[in-house]
Amino acid sequence: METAQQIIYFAGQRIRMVRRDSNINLHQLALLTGISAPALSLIENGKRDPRLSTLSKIARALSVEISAFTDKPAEEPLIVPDTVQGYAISSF
Amino acid sequence: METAQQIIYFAGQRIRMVRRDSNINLHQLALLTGISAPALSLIENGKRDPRLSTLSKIARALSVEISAFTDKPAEEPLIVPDTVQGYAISSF
DNA sequence: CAACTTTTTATTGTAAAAGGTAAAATTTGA
DNA sequence: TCAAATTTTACCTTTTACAATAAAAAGTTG
Repeated sequence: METAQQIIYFAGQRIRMVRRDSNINLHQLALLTGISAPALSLIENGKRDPRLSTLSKIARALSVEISAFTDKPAEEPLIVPDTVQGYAISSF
Repeated sequence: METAQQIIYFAGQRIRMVRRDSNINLHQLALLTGISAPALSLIENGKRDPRLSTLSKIARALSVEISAFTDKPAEEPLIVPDTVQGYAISSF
């Protein structure tokens, strides 16, 4: 099962990932969102339980949906193809 | 663009929809989530800005992902079928 | 190592979330 | 229309998010 604490921690990690992918630092994200850099740091480290409005500001600044922070990535594919680019996987 | 207030209001509507689909009332959801019925009422009416942990408790109680409350439903189908059940739409 | 940038931690003050309770308003059914 | 169930409002208390600022700690680069 999935505790609220785990959700908060996971969301923080995802926010940091997306921010780093965008190559911006906390200070810049602070300017974009109106949320202070210290507050963002706490959120990314899972030490703060952000409000929906806060998540929404961060998501908008990073051009992603809020679900990018809350949803688990897709499961492993159920069906593993046994060839890749025409080569049998067993040949690797 | 999408203000934080609109996100909050939208999420409240979606929570209410999902709850009603589950045929449970605020009192029962309160018992399931540990969040008081008055607080849930405010959230559903878009008058409160819930924390991530709060959304997470509600989502778990209703057996849905948090994104069920935050993501817009899928766009209208781009291709409108011109027949329905074998009848031309223009005949309605 | 030493300068610089980025992130984290800490403190203080304000605003708001959330609980509890109770009462009012609304909706639903008999 | 009356009664019961459901939802909303209001008030009070406690907890916590967030801002601002400053300082400390990490991490980077010359």
